[in-house]
Amino acid sequence: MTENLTSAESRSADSRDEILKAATLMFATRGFHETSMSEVAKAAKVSKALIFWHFKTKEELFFAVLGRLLEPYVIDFAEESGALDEKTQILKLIEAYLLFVRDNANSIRFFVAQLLHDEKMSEGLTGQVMALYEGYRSLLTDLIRRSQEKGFCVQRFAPEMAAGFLLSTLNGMLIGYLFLGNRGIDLEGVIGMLRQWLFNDLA
Amino acid sequence: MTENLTSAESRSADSRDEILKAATLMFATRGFHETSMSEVAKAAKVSKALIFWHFKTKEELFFAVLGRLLEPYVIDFAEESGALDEKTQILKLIEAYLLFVRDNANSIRFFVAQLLHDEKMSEGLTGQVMALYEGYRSLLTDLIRRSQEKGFCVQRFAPEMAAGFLLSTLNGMLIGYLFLGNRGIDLEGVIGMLRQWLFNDLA
DNA sequence: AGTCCCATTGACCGAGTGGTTAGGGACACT
DNA sequence: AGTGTCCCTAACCACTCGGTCAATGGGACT
Repeated sequence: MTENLTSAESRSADSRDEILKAATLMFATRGFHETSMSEVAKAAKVSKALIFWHFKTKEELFFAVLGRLLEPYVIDFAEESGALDEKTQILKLIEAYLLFVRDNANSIRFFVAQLLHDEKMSEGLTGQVMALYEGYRSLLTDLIRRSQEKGFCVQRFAPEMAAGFLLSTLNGMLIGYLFLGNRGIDLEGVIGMLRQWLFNDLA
Repeated sequence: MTENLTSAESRSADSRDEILKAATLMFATRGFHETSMSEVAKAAKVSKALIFWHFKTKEELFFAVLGRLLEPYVIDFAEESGALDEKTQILKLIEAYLLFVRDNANSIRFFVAQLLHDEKMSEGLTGQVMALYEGYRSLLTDLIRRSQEKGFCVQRFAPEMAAGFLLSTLNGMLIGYLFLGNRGIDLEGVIGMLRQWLFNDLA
């Protein structure tokens, strides 16, 4: 048992990876129920039985795909605050959200679709997404509150409500990307409006 | 041929109706691909063959359901303007949108799900929804422009962009209803904020 | 009464589904 | 050489799917 896994392990891992890649693409473009294991097998240039050797059931494959897609989400914006002032942080947060949505429109579309009509399947997923969302929300609320205290920010409204409003607008942009290919909605324009709304700022 | 259709026609229409009702419910809760004709038949207490007598294919049934769901959408806000001033009209429009979303969350969820991952099937649908959406959008743009000219409305931004921004926020609320059951987002609060944003108005 | 047509059915079909199984190569260790 | 374990496949299974069809009940008209 000299742990010479290089060839053995890589062979297995390679095929597993190929399957995941193919499955991810197909699940994303056609959805869970409309994607058959045979199709995935063909796309991955692998026998159907091999898929069932790697993953016990279709659902297990699906969750593996899900986990993989979810990975890059979690790492993101939590730590990068540094020594910036609150106003800059808020704007960075907004920008990060919008850029993220723009660059990940496809996998977001995938999540939303699953979220929408596969309740049992999405319970675990919902939890993760919600945690992420609530993290973002509370971070935003906090920044707005501190920003108000320091006088950067127009004082008018409760931070929670402002954060909710802001998130609503951002989510609206998300819809724009998902459905309209962002026809008629101009990213920089919206950022500008939010900026003005929050800070009475016209840059 | 004295046109005594009452019994004949009603018998057919009744079963057709029953089928549509059952299909609507099932399509809405489980989606197109996850709903089988046998299940619809059972739910409608009718033989599967009868469904295929009324509707040539599963897709035809689906579109019939779709058309039915879409009916109430179109009638709505087009004509009710009357002699109200622009500001009131805008607020009414916003309210109508939000109330509509709140009351029709289920069928909207249904549309969105179909829209998301059934491209070929949703082309006709997309057209209808888009037309509706664009109608709303242009109505809003127009009202904002007139409102700005009359001085009701803060003058700062182009009406098209303001309408886009407003619609984004409203769509964000829609997401809130669809996914979060509107947790943490407070309808009246958002209306208040939009009101203030548009009219510098604190009622 | 017979005739006609609409509404309705159960039984059936081929295709495709998720999943299983028996077995075969390829490499490692003895 | 034999033995075992990992990777992989073709063929198969039971079952469900959308869709068809021949047959029938029953009200309306002659």
